[in-house]
Amino acid sequence: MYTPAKACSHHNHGHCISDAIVAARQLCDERGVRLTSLREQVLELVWQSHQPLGAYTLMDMLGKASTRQIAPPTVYRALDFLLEEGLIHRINSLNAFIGCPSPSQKHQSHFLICQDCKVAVELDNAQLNQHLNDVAAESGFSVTSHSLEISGLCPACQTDGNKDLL
Amino acid sequence: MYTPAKACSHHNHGHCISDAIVAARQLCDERGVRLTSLREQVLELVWQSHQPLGAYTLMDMLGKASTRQIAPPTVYRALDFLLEEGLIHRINSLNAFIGCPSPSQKHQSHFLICQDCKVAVELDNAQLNQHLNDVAAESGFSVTSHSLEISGLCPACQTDGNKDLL
DNA sequence: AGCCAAAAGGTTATAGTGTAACATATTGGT
DNA sequence: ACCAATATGTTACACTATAACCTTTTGGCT
Ligand SMILES: [Zn+2]
Ligand SMILES: [Zn+2]
Ligand SMILES: [Zn+2]
Ligand SMILES: [Zn+2]
Repeated sequence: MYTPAKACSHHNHGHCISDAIVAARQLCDERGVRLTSLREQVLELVWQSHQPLGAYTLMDMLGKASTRQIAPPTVYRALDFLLEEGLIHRINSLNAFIGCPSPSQKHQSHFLICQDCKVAVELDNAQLNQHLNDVAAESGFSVTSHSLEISGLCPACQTDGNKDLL
Repeated sequence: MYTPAKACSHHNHGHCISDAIVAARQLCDERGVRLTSLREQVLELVWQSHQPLGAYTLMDMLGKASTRQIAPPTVYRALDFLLEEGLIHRINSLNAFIGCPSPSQKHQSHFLICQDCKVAVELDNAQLNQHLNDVAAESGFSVTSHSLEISGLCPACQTDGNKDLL
């Protein structure tokens, strides 16, 4: 269903996963909300790669991991919780979900999405956020949230002659 | 299915519609592509308001206008054409479509979407576009397109005490 | 421990969005 | 008139998400 991305081969991704889980446990503890085993399992599956994954892909992964079949509401409820706590983000242009690398404070983030390797990188550029707010303010618009998703090619895939060999 | 937005009551919206149709005819003529009656009808329906409309809403509107029932591929193909020619845009966060007020050149645009009256206003701020490209370039990312959708309250709805009277 | 209310998860069915595949009709050039 | 290309009609289906209702688990209370 998904293939490990090139960008993931250049770092120890196990650290990404374990860091995310540790941070999530601490955050939920601090907030007095419950990171149940199902929710943690979904979070870990989301973090299996840096590629956004669809809810049904996650459902299949859950099913394979659990012998018993899982129905859509189960995974969507877990995703809703993780979204609510800022542990994951939703990529609107892909109908997919990705782990947040810095969930400790809720933030407005931006994504660079590679069309080749499918990896999505989260940015949180304060200057850019300010610029967005300024532009909205010029129109007298009060901002509650925004979604910025930039599609293109990551550095690795730009200079990659192997595209057609996959 | 949709209700006329407050923001639309302050201008002669007939001009918006006719301008869009005239511009579309001219553009398609120049480009040698065919603005068929179906495509023009869908464009006109999209322009019935400044609120983004879903494909199935448009399908129902087409059905009511045409006595005969319309199937999804019919409206999706028309929408695909209009998107391809830059005559409409898709709002990812709403799964909806809206007419482009300046289709003569293909552009990257931004949307201010009011959560109250549902009106979406298109901005095309060159400075902001530049800023986005710069931020991406800092990460060595080459941009092919982007989607920026800002949600909040438009000026009219911020100061509007009538919200609960609707 | 036993009880209870609240929260979480299971189950079934269905709503909403979008496309594949193939048949028919229309267009525009020869 | 003929033909190839484009556009539209039609059926069926895939993918994404939620409603409604029931059962289980959790954690505070007596
Ligand atoms: Zn990693
Ligand atoms: Zn984040
Ligand atoms: Zn108007
Ligand atoms: Zn536009």
